[in-house]
Amino acid sequence: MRKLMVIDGNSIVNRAYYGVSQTLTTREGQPTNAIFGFLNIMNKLLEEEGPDALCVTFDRSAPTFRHLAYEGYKANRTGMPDELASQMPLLKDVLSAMNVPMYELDGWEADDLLGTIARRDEEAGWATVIVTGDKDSLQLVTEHTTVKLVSTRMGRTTTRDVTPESFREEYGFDPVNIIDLKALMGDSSDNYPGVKGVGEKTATALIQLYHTVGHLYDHMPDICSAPDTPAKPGLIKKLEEGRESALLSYDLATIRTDAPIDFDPESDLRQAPDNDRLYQLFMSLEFSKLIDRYHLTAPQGEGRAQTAAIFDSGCYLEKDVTSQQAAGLLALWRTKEVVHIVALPSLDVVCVGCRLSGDSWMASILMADRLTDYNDILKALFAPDIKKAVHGAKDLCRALLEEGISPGGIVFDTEVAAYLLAPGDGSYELEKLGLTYFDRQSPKASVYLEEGAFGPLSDPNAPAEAMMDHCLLIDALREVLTARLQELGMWELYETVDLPLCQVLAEMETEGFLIDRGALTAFGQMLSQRIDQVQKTIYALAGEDGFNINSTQQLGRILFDKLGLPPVKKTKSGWSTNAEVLEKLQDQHPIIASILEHRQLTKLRSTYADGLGKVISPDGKIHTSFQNTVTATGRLSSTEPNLQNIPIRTELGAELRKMFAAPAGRVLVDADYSQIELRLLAHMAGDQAMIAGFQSGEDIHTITASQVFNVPVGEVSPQMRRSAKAVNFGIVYGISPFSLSQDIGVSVQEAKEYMDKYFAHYAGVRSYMDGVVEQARQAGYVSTLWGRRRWIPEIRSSNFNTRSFGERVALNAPIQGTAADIIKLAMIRVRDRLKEEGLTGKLVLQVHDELIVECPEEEAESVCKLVEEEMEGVAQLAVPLLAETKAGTTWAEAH
DNA sequence: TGAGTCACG
DNA sequence: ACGTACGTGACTCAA
Repeated sequence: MRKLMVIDGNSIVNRAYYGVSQTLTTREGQPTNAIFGFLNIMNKLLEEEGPDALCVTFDRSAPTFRHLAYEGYKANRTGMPDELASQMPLLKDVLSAMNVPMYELDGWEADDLLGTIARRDEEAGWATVIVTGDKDSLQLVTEHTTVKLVSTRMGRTTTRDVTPESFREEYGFDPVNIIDLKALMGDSSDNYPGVKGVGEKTATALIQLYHTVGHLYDHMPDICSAPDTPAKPGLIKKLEEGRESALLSYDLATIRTDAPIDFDPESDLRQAPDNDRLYQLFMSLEFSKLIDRYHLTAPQGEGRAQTAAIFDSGCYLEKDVTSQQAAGLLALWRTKEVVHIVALPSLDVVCVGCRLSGDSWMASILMADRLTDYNDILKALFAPDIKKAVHGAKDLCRALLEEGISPGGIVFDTEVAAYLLAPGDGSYELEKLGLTYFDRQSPKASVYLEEGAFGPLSDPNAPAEAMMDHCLLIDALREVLTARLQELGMWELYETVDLPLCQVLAEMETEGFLIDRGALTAFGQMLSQRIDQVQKTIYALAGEDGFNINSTQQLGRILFDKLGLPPVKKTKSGWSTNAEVLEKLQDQHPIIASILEHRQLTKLRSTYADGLGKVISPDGKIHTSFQNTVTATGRLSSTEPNLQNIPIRTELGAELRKMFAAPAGRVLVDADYSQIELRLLAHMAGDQAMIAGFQSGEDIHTITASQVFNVPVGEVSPQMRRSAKAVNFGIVYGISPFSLSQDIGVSVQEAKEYMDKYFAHYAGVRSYMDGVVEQARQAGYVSTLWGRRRWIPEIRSSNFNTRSFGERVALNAPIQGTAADIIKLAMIRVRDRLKEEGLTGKLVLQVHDELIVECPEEEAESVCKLVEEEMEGVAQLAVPLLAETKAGTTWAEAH
């Protein structure tokens, strides 16, 4: 039997809209989450069901016959939020480009169209699968019509197939009698009344007994005498009084199957999408992932002609440069404003592209195994006198440094530029930038990056041409990215901060941080022993062994089911067992303390003892990777391993910092900014009281406490200071009284009072906060003191939570981002000063507000002074910018 | 792959 | 009435 899938468009797009909680918008701010979610649901179900035909129904906004029959009908239904409404026409465009037939009809609801289609389908001898989130449609279920009920619980979409059998099992009556059920119980969302005083329970019981409303009313007198009757006193009266309302509700609940539509399943057989239209739509919706998934290709039309000209015109590719030619090429490149570099990570193959004149190009492929003096050629190529544009300067610099070549003259990085324009986008692959900025499908980097791409068994033409293409792409991007950075006032930030930082980071990564491997191993063994002991204790206290303490599911079963401890907080999939919850249960059972200890120990073992052990290089050092195009705020991050989250807050964890050491005869100089974010808040808000607080040199949390609690500075208790500190931090994050109360363990009321007092005292902070949120709402972004931007489409959301998130981001990003700007500048200056002064100290690590330099013992003093000067001298603020430095042989000692 | 947890600033 | 702090990355479990 052939099968048709018919999707209740309005219902599913609603589920998608509320289900895809992540904000998904185009760069221009057009929300796209509902379209994306709809397509995902549709694809998943198509794969599951493999129907022969497919169509979608939509509601029309015009009043339907139900409105005419009953004026209250669906009066309750809130109109679509603007953000969803704006996606509807786009979704219909997409479906149309996919050649999916759609049905909508003035005066008819999607339900009735579904019903009509299902019945006609049956008449034609087809099976039907109705996809909807609306239970009203269950009345349509028959032997040949099933309903796929889609529900979005906690962000995940799940589906449930309803057949006549499964329906009967669940409800105890036939699908068609759901109409009778609704006639009695009514429906508040569709706003029809049913019988007053009869709810779901009673109605279900009645329908199970009498099946239809008609039959029920025919047997009214027997209701009280029937066995198993649900009748309570007064029910008969209620039913009598509600008779008319029940009949009206019956009509309203009945899905009609006679809509005058032109439908024939044969005409809805599935078709391939219209490549060009769908491609263009997905481009404008910025669904590059879907372009891949549907195997769409760029249309060969006008849109491409413009950009094609840049890439296809007279390009000469020299695939096998000889040493003799290289000398001439180097001389040529020196005369160029800029050349473009694409290289393998190993540097075994480098492609250099440059413009000859007009539209004429040359790309040269340099290969290590063809040139005896290859390294000398690279050295010359990366000397400062040849200006180069690249994609991913940091990694290239690192590769060069590892070959002993000093990288110079890198004047443009398309990756970093694209990051500054859209931080938080996540990835900036060259091919993707080609799509974003030129609507152009570029060859994939994997063509030349793949193992053996230039090996003896492969044809070198394809990878060489792909590299050449990417050189030209870099050039084209350089032009538009430069213009855009200038337009947005970010060129200086780019040129003086993020771009030069690439080399500094590459040097730090290459230098690495020495770690005591022996001590780390011993630490791991000690942890293992203690874990074994604690594990035994836990199993004994639980009266059961063999369960996995690391599994939150299994642990929850032991704690909350077996031991009967009271669950405190829910997660998406069960009861939370996180440290905050466990601490609340501390007094109730001795097992809790052991579980907390087990957590701490296993965390230290897996992430740090074992984790770090795995990434120690042969030189005994750890070479982290700093990510400079990842965070939304402008901070760096550190991966493989993450050296920015080495423990410090607990004694046992802090042991690890003793293992990060300087080599013999050398020391570590550690410098960290004191309270940089709060100082920036004082400065940016121009709050006189807070500025005065910092100028006094007194501890800022103590000052805040004395002001919020109205006591002299000398009488501030540790508890008061802790609370004040929490408020200070909270303010920077865009706090709510609720969260503050959670954090410091007072009532919401009290927390609110603290905040009120805080704002009364720091009035400048409040007006600054109001201003920054307002500016974000109007402009769609916030900026740091150096002009770094973060786009915040969320702030215009009609969804309360999403919008609130946007507001908090607006409050935090300028502060966190400015701190990031400052330390990045400091890193560049520290690195340059060390070099200028002939010191051999090397930066090895940055942890957001902290820098670590490794240097010879005898340099320690001058390095401390230099680092402090450069860090403090980055900016002149209304408050002092303070850096504290210390030297020691280990990280623990220096901090 | 996503969720939960926890390490850091 | 809502649902509850900003920014990260790594590890483990379970589907």
